[in-house]
Amino acid sequence: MSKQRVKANVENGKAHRRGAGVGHVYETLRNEIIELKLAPGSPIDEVQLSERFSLSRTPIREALVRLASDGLIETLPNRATIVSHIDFLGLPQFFDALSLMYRVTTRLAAANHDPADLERIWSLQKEFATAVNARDVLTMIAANRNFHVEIAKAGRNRYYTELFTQLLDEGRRILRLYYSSFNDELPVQYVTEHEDMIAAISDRDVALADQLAGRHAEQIVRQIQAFVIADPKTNFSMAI
Amino acid sequence: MSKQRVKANVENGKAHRRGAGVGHVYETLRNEIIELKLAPGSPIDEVQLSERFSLSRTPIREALVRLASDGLIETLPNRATIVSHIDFLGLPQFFDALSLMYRVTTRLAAANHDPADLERIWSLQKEFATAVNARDVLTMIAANRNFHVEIAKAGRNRYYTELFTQLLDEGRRILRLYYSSFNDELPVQYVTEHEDMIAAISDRDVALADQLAGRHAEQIVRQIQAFVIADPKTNFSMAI
DNA sequence: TGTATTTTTTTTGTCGACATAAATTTTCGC
DNA sequence: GCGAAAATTTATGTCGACAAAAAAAATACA
Repeated sequence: MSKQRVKANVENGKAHRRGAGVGHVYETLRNEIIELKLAPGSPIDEVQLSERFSLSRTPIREALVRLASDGLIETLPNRATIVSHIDFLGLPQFFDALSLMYRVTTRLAAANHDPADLERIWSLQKEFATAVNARDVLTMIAANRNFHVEIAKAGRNRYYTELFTQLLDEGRRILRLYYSSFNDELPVQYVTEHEDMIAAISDRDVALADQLAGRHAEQIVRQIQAFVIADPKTNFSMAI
Repeated sequence: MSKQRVKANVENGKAHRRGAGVGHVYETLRNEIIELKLAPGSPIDEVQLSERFSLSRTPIREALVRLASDGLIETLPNRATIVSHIDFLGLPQFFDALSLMYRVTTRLAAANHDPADLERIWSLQKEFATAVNARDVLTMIAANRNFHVEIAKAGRNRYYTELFTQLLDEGRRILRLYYSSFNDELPVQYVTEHEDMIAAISDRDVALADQLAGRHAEQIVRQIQAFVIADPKTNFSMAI
């Protein structure tokens, strides 16, 4: 009897093309980590994932290596791999870098954008406003991230865009914690702040764009800092 | 007859521990790419590498995925993987980000360093000066990179340190091109500029550190730009 | 009963093999 | 002889299995 080969490679009955599985696993896990569906510190089991995605361990491992490169998971040699902890001790550094990137990217967007950029930015701003009105926290956070990434892209500097994206994604985990305790009132003032920033970009007013972005960053940082200080329980439960 | 297993896992007759091979392959290839021993655009053959390092393709692939995450290689789906091209078109953006990181990290070092940091920085500065005197280009470039990374570490902000390290490593390929045409006279003025920067850091003079780092960056950028413009042949041969 | 040592279990790291996609060569029709 | 289709080659993507390392469980001994 000749050997036969059963080609599985499916999830939810949907067949994948060769090579597409890795990216899918990567994106899926990435989202689940960023949206805190996978808690920081929780273990990641390769066999379990390979069953879930109907793939062998090899492509799963490739996705995990990528996530580790992004700093989203930590690999303890020969033993467990876990979802990265949120680094509360490094929060001041994080805020410093985040603020600088807010300013630099918005500044560059004012200098380098074109009309098509503005359209995309407006579109994402509308998504953001809608989510705020609908009190939909997860969508709001994701839209906020996409809004600022789009501004960064309009600035046309891939180095800043990459660092900023990474910071915003790390920040989504923190924002998720923050807003989960304030589920009812979402930050309506951010909507108008965003609109002021768009206006400054559109006017190519570099100095104003810089200033507004700086204030916007300060605002966010201050709110999160107040939250972390006011709720040491969170600090205790999330950091090892 | 029972199956027997021959444990190879060696390179240059030196046995590796389980799990150590991947890191070794990663570091080795990383260095060869950064020092231009592997030319931009040159193909990377998994089978060839697995023979060279006496490993199977699986750990080789893991190292390649990491290099791809760093942007040092590009993976064309289902076909070749090649050493990343140097992005000459993106050089202005690169210089902008590099300059900002020079300033921010040196500034933070002036604010946050401790005596042990200064010792390490001085030690690397001495290595740099020695290499300049010895007209040893590769060592000079590597020491310069380590010098600035150490300053960044003294600044105590891992986000800046990571981006800066990445930029400096990308920059090593460009510097390598630049100095290979000026093999005889190495930049002695950088030695004194470095020493001025150390003095400003040591004095905790944040404003001066920022200023000196900015000028240092301008100096480097101006020299490389002049080189790229003056030698379009390089431009042609390296960019796709 | 408590502790040290051995055994078992679990999970990761690595391997060799096969399947598949793209490039290359060969064959075929005109 | 020339272009298109078919066959071959080459290198990648994926798989199932084995081996080693660490943790957990079981046993031995006081």
